[in-house]
Amino acid sequence: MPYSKEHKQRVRARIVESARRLFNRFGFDNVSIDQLMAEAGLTRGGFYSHFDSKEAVFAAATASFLNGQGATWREEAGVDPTAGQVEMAKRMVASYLSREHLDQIEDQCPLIAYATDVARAGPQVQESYRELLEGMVSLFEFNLSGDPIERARRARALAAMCVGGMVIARALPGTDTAEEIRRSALDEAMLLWMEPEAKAAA
Amino acid sequence: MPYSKEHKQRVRARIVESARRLFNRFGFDNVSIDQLMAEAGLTRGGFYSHFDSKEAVFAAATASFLNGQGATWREEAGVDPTAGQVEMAKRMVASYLSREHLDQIEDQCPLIAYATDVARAGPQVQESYRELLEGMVSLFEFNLSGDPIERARRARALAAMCVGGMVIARALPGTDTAEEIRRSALDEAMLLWMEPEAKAAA
DNA sequence: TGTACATCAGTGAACGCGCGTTCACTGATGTAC
DNA sequence: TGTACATCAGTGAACGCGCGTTCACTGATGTAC
Repeated sequence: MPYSKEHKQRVRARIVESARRLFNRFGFDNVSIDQLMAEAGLTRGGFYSHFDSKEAVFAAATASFLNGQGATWREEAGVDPTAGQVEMAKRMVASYLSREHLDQIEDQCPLIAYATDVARAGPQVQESYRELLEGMVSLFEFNLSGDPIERARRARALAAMCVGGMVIARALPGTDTAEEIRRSALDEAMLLWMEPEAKAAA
Repeated sequence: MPYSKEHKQRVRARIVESARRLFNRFGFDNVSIDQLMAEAGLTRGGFYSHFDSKEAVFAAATASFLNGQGATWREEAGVDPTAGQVEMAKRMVASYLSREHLDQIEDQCPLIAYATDVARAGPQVQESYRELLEGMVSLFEFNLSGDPIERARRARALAAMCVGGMVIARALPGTDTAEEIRRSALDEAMLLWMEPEAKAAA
């Protein structure tokens, strides 16, 4: 039994990470298997001993975010005794719509850059995307106030605003328009948490 | 002078329309010049007497929506004496986030399906996308109530929610998740028009 | 401890294919007589 | 009114290229003795 049994898993994980970053920057069609294997320090031929097809690594790349950065987000959100729940949810949205997140092209949430490619991919990829999205919505929902139906509605609408604001801002890099959209989405999202009474008073 | 002087313009417009529809459905990279010329009833060779490159027709396709369906929207929104301004803006958002708009894959607003391709395209394409987006924001802004700064903020946030809701819904065709996101974005957008006082009372 | 070996992760040349773009041509058109 | 012609919109074969995928191989590895 040459090579340790975990060796292949580690190499596979490295390929998935390369793929996740490159797909985020250039899009599924504009990344070749040559490129993503080179980024992982390998040559093209070995790819097919890890994955059945290019689409398979796309599904894996989408899912990997949920267990990587996504897990960090869940931990941060789940148990912070110093902040109230609403405060926590606000922080998450603010972080998602932040300039920092926008500028981290390769490490951005795949919901942003993968969206159109996912629409044309197979069920495996769409399921990974769906799970990531549901994870985000659950995270918001868990930290929102109000009755269950209202919480669910707000959580989903916030997800739409977060993803939409970032998708548009990414499409117009370096423009005032991009910054205006991102900032307005952020500001309006922050206002969304205020109770109607407080808003009327203000 | 063979052929009427408008003949070439009409053929060009036909190519642009084919391109707009096909890019909307399949994405920029997944449409060949063969395909879009065939859709326009022509063969590939003629393409380069109308456009310098594939990217040039992409910019033209993005811009064409602004003068086609976009113009219809502007007319409808600009002068409807029966409806108040807020009512008009609500109608526009409801129409954007409607199931009908989602199902019209080829005739959808390009802000939805072009976004990721635009991010990787040249300045000509990005400028067309920016103008289309600014047109949408202006339309919302014009029909909103409140002071100018608040109107601008709300208009941009609404644009983010509209585009985001549709981008996500398109990524997960035929799923409950897609419908939930679209409906929640729609419902929350509708609530956004209510004055804080009315919301507090409800 | 040292060596021969079986395993299989990784290599890189090769495959068929479709792409964006070019170009010599052809044939439908409006004009001049 | 009818015909010869110049124009140029549109044709389709050809180009070089990079892609996803396959496959015969090679050489680094842990194991058995």
